[in-house]
Amino acid sequence: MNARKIPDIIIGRLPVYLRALQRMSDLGLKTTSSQELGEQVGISAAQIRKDVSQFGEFGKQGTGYSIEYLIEKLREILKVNRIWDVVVVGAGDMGHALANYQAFHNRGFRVVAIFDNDKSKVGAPIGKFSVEDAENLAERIRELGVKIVMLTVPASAAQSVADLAIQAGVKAILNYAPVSLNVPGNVKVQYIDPSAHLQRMTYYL
Amino acid sequence: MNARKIPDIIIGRLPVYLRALQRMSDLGLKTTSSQELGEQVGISAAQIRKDVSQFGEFGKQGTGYSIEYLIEKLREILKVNRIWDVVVVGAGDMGHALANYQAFHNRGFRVVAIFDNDKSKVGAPIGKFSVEDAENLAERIRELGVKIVMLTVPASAAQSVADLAIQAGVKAILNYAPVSLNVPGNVKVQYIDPSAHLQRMTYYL
DNA sequence: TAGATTGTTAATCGATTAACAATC
DNA sequence: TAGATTGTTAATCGATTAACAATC
Repeated sequence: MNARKIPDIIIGRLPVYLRALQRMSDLGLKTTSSQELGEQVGISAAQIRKDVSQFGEFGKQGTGYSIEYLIEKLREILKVNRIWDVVVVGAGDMGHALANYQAFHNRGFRVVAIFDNDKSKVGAPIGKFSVEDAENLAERIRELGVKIVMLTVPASAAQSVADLAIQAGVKAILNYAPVSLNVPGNVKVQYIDPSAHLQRMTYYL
Repeated sequence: MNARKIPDIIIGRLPVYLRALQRMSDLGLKTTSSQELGEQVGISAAQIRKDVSQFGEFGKQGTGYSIEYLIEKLREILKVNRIWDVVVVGAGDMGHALANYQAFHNRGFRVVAIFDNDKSKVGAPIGKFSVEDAENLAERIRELGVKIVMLTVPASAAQSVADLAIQAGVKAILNYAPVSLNVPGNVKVQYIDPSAHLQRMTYYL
């Protein structure tokens, strides 16, 4: 691997490559080419070669990439060759869905707790979890050593919950609340706002 | 509005601006500046001015932008100054959450039906809906004139459901299945893959 | 008027693509 | 060997930023 600063836009494509490679692996394939992978994910072969070559020489001229090996390398690069504990804040329908989400398995994540500030929800079972009191969020984040939270609270609460979580040591937030968050430079945020995603497509309709 | 081809990356920022403006409006604010809006959403003032000026002259020197007016214009541009009917395919936890999702209201969307191919789920109530048989998906899409679907089916089923929906006239897909879709050039896809979003952040941890 | 802020131009910066030597 | 495909360079293309005249 290489210590040069890698553009974030490249980092953003790696999970897409990884997802496609894991799919190929599930289908029993052993090798692929930048051409083939590019067709799968809708990205040019040149770009795929350029992207992965930022981190090393993982392919072989003439034959392409070993799927198994490239998966291993991408998992190392993305640091998902381990399991990250994640907490969910907000026990509404979306929090519920995330707490039970099966597709985190094998992709590097595990939900370990779900919180809500509604006392009437605290203690309620959600899948294998019991909803915890959001009052204890910071304490529990520290206790569990969690670095990643998923926010499914109302927009009005998102910033204050984010502040609290960051204070407790969180470094990455997957924000489902439809609001932009202000966070320190060393904290990452990704946004999932279904309405915004849809609005990005209606322009073309 | 202007007929020049607008880069997709600009289109992608407009929903973010709109979301922030609607928030300001809810707070009772009347005007804002590119500077202020930029701080809200974490984008430079110059870029915001450049982006919105692609579509017209919506601001006033010295005073900035009328929040109300800019909201109206952005809604026109994004074509969300109307309500789009949307169907959900896949009645698992995620489909359930989307069918009940309150935040579509006032942002241009309305869920009108939810489908599953599991006969044991067909007819089950989900919020105000009753799960419909995925066998009738194409027919119902045509009947309802739906142009947008949200896919929450397993990765293995996503491509074939997408093909079917496109065949029935769908032009935009919000894909929650963790797989890249191959679609014709006139069909838009947006991806929501929580694991991929998280993997994009673990790189930095 | 003085101060503020837009819309736009030109300059800079960064990302993508095309091409090809190297080599499996 | 001949064919295929990588990794990388240089060229192209596109996006962002800085600066400022226009003007509210």
